[in-house]
Amino acid sequence: MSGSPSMKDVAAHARVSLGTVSNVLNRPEVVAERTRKRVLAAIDELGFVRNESARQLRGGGSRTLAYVVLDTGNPFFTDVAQGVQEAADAAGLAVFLCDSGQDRGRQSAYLDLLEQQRVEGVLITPVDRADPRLALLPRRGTPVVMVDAHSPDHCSVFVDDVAGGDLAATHLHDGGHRHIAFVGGPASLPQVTDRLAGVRRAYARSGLDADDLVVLDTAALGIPEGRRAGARLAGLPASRRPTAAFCANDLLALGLLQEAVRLGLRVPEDLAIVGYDDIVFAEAAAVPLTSVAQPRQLIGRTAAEMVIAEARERGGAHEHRQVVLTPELVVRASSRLRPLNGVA
Amino acid sequence: MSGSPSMKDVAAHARVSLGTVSNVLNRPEVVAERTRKRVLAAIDELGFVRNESARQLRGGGSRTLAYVVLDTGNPFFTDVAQGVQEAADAAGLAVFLCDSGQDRGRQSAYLDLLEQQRVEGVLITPVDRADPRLALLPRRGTPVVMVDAHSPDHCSVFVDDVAGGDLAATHLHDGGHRHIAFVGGPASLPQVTDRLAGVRRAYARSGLDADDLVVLDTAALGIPEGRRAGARLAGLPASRRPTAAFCANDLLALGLLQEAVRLGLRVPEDLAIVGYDDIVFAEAAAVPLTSVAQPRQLIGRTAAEMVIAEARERGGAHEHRQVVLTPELVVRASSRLRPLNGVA
DNA sequence: GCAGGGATTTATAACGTTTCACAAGAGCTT
DNA sequence: AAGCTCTTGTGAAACGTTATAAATCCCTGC
Repeated sequence: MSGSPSMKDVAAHARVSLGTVSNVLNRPEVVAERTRKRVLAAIDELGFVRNESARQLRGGGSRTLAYVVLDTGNPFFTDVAQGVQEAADAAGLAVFLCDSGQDRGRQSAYLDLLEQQRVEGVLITPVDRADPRLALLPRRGTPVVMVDAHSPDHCSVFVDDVAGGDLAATHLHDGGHRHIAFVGGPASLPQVTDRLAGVRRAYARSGLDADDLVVLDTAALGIPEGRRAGARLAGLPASRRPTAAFCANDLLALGLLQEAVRLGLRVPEDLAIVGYDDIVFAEAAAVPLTSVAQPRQLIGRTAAEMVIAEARERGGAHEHRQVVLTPELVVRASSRLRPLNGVA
Repeated sequence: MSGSPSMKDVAAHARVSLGTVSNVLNRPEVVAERTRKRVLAAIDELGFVRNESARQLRGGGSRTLAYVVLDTGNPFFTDVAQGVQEAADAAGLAVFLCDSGQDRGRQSAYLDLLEQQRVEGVLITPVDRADPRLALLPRRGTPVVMVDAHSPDHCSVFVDDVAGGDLAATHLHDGGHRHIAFVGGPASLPQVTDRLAGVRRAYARSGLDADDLVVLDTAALGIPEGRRAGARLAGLPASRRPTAAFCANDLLALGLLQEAVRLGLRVPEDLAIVGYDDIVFAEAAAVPLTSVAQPRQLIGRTAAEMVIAEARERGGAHEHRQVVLTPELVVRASSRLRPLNGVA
């Protein structure tokens, strides 16, 4: 009586055996109408709620997926998460959204917790790809799929970031820009280094001098870091200032844009800006932001479908799949060439 | 051998009894150094991972909180969620973030699921305050705290939305605006109706004619709905068009701003705009957005502390507390009076 | 009236922990 | 050498489900 009522209490109250209550819950068709009603009434009356732990202990899976995300403050990830939800919903699974907040310790803690909870599968955009847990979990039976990251030892869904970086740089080159700043960091994130690699590739292909590329390392990928980078750029004398900045994500770009404008630079005339991710807010920015778009929901949906498949496949040897999606450039005012006109 | 190894396997492997393994895990000080090492080695060797379901079944709580949020796509909520995380972390609890996506069905489904999981407490910004589960859960032992919403039957943390609406309207009145549009919906959300009530209160207090208030109902609180509202306003002849729009949140305001500008209105000259929440992106908007700020992280932290307290208090009769926080107006360009100058 | 047989219901054994009362030894004190 | 206390380790009983095999009931047909 102290805790919540159990099936045993329900059984007693309905003057039925425990097994019958279980049957009412799990295979109602097998129990007679009369008794079923009686049991349901008892359940209602006592306010019985199934204990998921016991159910799971007995054998059912957890019917739960988890998505460990780099930063819930970045709308990019919440959009991906929505795709995950969608696919999980369709499979009758719930999603545990975990925010590592770009903190390695939190990532480890969550992975431990999730393994203990015996979630059916883990989706993760890792802060720390070297965490041994990432290799351990699948070996012990919890499938792990990399989202927006790749690894030879896991299934993964990601967008070709090198191509994305190339796209952005090529666009800027086409607009006549040679002296470009790449803004992003930390370098431990492959998203950052790949996008930068794409820029380098574009320089190489066009036979341009890579010395014209300035790399501004940032401590994280948020708006504040973008502002700081903007201040640095605005502080340079015009002659030595890059004419364009390509940011590793839109948050950086928005911060940079904001600070650059505040400090008197005209965008795109004095400084063209290109972001990455094409979050909803890119379009609503002070100067609508050119950005490299990724199929966010698709990433999430695909990844979720992949863990689910891997979880079901359990037993048969699993072959890891890498799904590479293609980024797309969305050109807006922040990098658009304008016909000359007098109005500032 | 088929599933993951259990404590029994560890015990056998270390030639120790089951109880000893448990002791190593839960009260290491009580077992001799030698044996402890042997057991730890066995754990390592077998790759043993505690089964949280069993642990929980036996008696430990779930050490888990859940926050059911209205819309993860709205940065306001992810900021609140960060406050929740912070407080939960401090108490050694993990947070399950659930997105109802403004869908009543999803809200119910999550509440059921969470109760079955026996989470220690639920924080919720409800879509549907009438859902019977909201009353049922606490009665059955799962504390529920309302976040950014109030209810006499629960603890709650919210910001005085009437005051916020008043603040916004008063600011616009001070700027000379009489003909104002309130943009928001659905009316089932108290956030929306309270903010509108605040506007009405300001009209009444100033002795202004409330007929000058136009209410534009929206189906939801997102950017697309804001765009639609913007198009409607822009479509009106200047003579009948409100000179200012107060939006129930920043997403609406951003959408409205974007569309209004696109259709040729000047902000704030032709249309002043005030938003609500002061999300990070408000400041980075095309025209930096005036907004009513709420102490987001504080809301989350306070709410989490309250559920945790209520969960611990279990047994002693609980007295519900309502924590009301105060909103603050942040004035930016979108509603600022400008000295006349010729440049558009 | 009774064997055969479907339809219902029941009893019981897991699942993997934690806890708690107790047993086994070791080292003291008298 | 008997009696103590400590320190370690053990065994068994829960916790609330689900699955399975066995039991019971009520018919039907002969």
